[in-house]
Amino acid sequence: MSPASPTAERKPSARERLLAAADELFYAEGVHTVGIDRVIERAGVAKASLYSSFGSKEELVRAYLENRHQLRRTRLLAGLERFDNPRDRLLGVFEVLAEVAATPGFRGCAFYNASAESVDEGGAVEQVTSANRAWTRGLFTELARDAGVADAPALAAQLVILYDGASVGGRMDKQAGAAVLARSIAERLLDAAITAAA
Amino acid sequence: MSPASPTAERKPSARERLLAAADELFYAEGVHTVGIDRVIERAGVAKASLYSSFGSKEELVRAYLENRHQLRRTRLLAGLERFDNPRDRLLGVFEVLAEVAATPGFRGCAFYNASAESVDEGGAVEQVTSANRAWTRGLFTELARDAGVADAPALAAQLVILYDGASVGGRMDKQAGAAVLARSIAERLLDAAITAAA
DNA sequence: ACGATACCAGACAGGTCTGTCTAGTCTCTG
DNA sequence: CAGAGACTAGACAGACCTGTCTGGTATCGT
Repeated sequence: MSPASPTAERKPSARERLLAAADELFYAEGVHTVGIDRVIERAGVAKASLYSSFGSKEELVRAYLENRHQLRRTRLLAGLERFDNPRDRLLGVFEVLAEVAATPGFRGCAFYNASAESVDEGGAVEQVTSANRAWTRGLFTELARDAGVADAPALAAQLVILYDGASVGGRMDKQAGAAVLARSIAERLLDAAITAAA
Repeated sequence: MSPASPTAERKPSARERLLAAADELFYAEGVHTVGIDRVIERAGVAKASLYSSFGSKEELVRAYLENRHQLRRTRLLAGLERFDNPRDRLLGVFEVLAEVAATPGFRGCAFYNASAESVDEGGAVEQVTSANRAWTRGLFTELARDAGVADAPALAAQLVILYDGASVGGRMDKQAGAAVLARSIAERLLDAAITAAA
């Protein structure tokens, strides 16, 4: 119980609490709907601390999305480690999505949602969102290549459609079945892409 | 040139102009971002007229979405008439989507976008949105049945995923290629669904 | 002990939002 | 001509928004 222990639970910094509060509120209710006051109230933080940490609301939104992007990458890659062959790893992306979509608070893709509210082109939201999409596409391409697909980018483009569709379905139809269905379609496309090259 | 001709271009009513302005602004910039003042300014209409016609902003949003729903139905059904067999009609849904997604102002699904901004469950946005989704699913089911698919609802569920994914891709990646790709996947799924039953 | 740093509480300014209300104009109908 | 209905222009209230600023507190390292 040494309080100086590096792994002891210290009180998170104002910045960390702000980011956690922003994540919950922005994702659950939308970037535009949630005001600064709501965020600082939930974080238990003074308004001045927010503006000294982030500078503006837009930068807080960017940090929120970048944090989501980071979390998504680590969660996905960690979730894929349980599969021991390239084929299952590729399809595993849809299994991880199915798990996430079954989470109670699931509200679809945070980046798409933020983008739907965003006004200006080229702003913080669009930057992080396109980076996130590029990463997903790259992941699919890489996994497809590992699975022995000849035209990996072509299959990746198909898988992105399935992934987006499953994400939308999981949000709008309030059931994670879309991701499971998307997995089965992906399996078919993968098989076709492999046998076509043989 | 008789001004009393019933088909002469009369000045549209305040309600019609409001709906047209709301459609442009809400779709292009988001329901939440666009304020009442912007709508009435573009429509060239007094604020009192808006509130006597629609009662509240939420009802204006509902009317905007219902109008979109109606337009989408007629445009889709009209677009499908050019195909003379059930199979092409089913795949034609994706061709119509590709055409719409190639339109300059395309910003994805108006219903999903509005839903991403909406706060309350069970509100006007959610009602119209779920009606719209149900209609799409029903259309796919009907077309699949006409095309001789045994388990039409199962194929429809797959096609909805493709449709949503293509819509998202058309918006986020700024290219209509996703819809074309979705069409080719749909074709494969359709063939599989027919031969499986034979 | 002391200064720096991080932080909290809240007032405040300036703007925007929805929605209401007054007052006047135009147009059609009987 | 008279009156009803649809409409316009704009002030106004009350709430909420972002962002700034003041002043006070606690906890560090030195």
